[in-house]
Amino acid sequence: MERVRFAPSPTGPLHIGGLRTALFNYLYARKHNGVFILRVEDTDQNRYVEGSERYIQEALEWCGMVPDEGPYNGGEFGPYRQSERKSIYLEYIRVLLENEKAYYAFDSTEELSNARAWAEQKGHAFRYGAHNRLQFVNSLTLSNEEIEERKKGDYVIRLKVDPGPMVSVFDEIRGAVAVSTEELDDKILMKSDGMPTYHFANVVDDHLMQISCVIRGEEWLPSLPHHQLLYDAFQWQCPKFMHLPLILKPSGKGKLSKRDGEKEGFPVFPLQWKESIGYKEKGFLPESMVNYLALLGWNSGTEDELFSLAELEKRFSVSGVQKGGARFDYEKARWINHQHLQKKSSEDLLQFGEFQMALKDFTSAQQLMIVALIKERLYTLDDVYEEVRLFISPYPFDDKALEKILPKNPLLVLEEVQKVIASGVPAEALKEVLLEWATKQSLGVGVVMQSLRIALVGKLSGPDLFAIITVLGNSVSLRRIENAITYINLKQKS
RNA sequence: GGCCCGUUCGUCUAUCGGUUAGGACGCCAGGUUUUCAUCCUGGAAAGAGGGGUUCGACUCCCCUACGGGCUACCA
Repeated sequence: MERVRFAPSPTGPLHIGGLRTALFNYLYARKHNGVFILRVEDTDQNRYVEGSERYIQEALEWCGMVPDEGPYNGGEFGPYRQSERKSIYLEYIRVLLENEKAYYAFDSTEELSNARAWAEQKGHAFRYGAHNRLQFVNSLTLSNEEIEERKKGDYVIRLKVDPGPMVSVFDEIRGAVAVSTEELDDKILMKSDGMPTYHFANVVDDHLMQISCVIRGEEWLPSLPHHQLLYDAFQWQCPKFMHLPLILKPSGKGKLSKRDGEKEGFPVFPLQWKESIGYKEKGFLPESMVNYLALLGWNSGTEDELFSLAELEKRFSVSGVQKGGARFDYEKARWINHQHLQKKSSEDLLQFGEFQMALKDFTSAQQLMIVALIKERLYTLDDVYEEVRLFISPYPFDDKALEKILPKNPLLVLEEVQKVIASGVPAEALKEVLLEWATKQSLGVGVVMQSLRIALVGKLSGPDLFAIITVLGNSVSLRRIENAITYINLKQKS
């Protein structure tokens, strides 16, 4: 049974990078009929942000990735918050201490930062490890009495990395990676506040929760050797590891950050967080979000690109995961959303809040017609407001366009349309009647249509004109034409 | 600086030693349309550089360059 986990820290809203990590975990689980677990890594009390844990759960739910086990769903391997597992870590750190795989360290923050500064001055990086650990204040250099005395104050517990051969680890995407133990420092396992660090809690929990494959961001690859050493120290079997390539900024350097969204004008969060609107509020479908994120760093092996979550579950495979980082492309995300929007029926679209809001003053017959008319123009759900505007009231007359057709006597056209509509010609037949008339008058189709469009809409763009008249109805259409005639008359006088 | 990972059109990617290097977004042109958008057709656009290995390298190896990550009592 495959068991995977998504393990975010509740330090703020989940951003799309984190969401993609969750997605790949979820897909891996579903593909293998496994279990998808949410584990909250809240071991840093300083960075804890109220509400972010709930946000993470809701973002996952919005995307359709409901955890099988987690703080909100329960499960046999809980608790699923690391802050609630302190006694477990204590129990396991004792094992390491007893086996001399870990030791107490009493160095103060100041002493360490001094040592760090000194090393930097000499041009190399500071590392607390086998080569210098005997120069520090720790349980390897102190007498038993001194240790007991010091333990009444602040202390941390460090991993004792023994000098030895290379540590070789295996990443499912990249293959074997080997690192010299000399490069590895004695990582802190337990902090002075009694909380475990990521490295320790992660390994203990993954083992206890019987995680079979660890899928996480590439930023964790450098610490994989430490994790391997921890598994070895416990004599536990390692899970598989898969490190996902990072999502990069659309332009410029570095990985995608929360600030890029504001700068480039696209959301970086799935759901709204304070003033920052999310993809949901921007009018993205969850299936689009998931579809685009899957394409960033993965491909199906076919030329298909449009997938529902269910299709992704079937198609996902580790061999399709990319090695290099992927630049985020908002335009493509929009296009994907446009495609998914087209798959929705008019009835489905009308269920969305954006449509309900934008169309609240129309009859349901009108609503249906309008949706059918504007659907193919939508890239995000909130485009509906702009597309519906012309049905509510005309745009201010486009004077530039009007001036062009003025010499061709648009009034003649408009007066004819008035007559035809008043004579009771149904909207469906209007086009035919009007064009027939235009031919007799030897008027170009362009003049007729443009005159009418300006009169009804105010500007020269929008959906089919006669469909617009059908939706508006005769009386509204006539009133708009009347207004236009008045406007043109005024304009010609001046 | 040290260590690790990576590098195919502007972007996301296919290719797993022999291809006219394929697709998608975007861009450009043409068509459909009364217009804009949609849609359809076409086009421009790529193997970072240098060495090897091989009959033959985008593909395997090495070096360089570039990009990314890590180097915290943060995850």
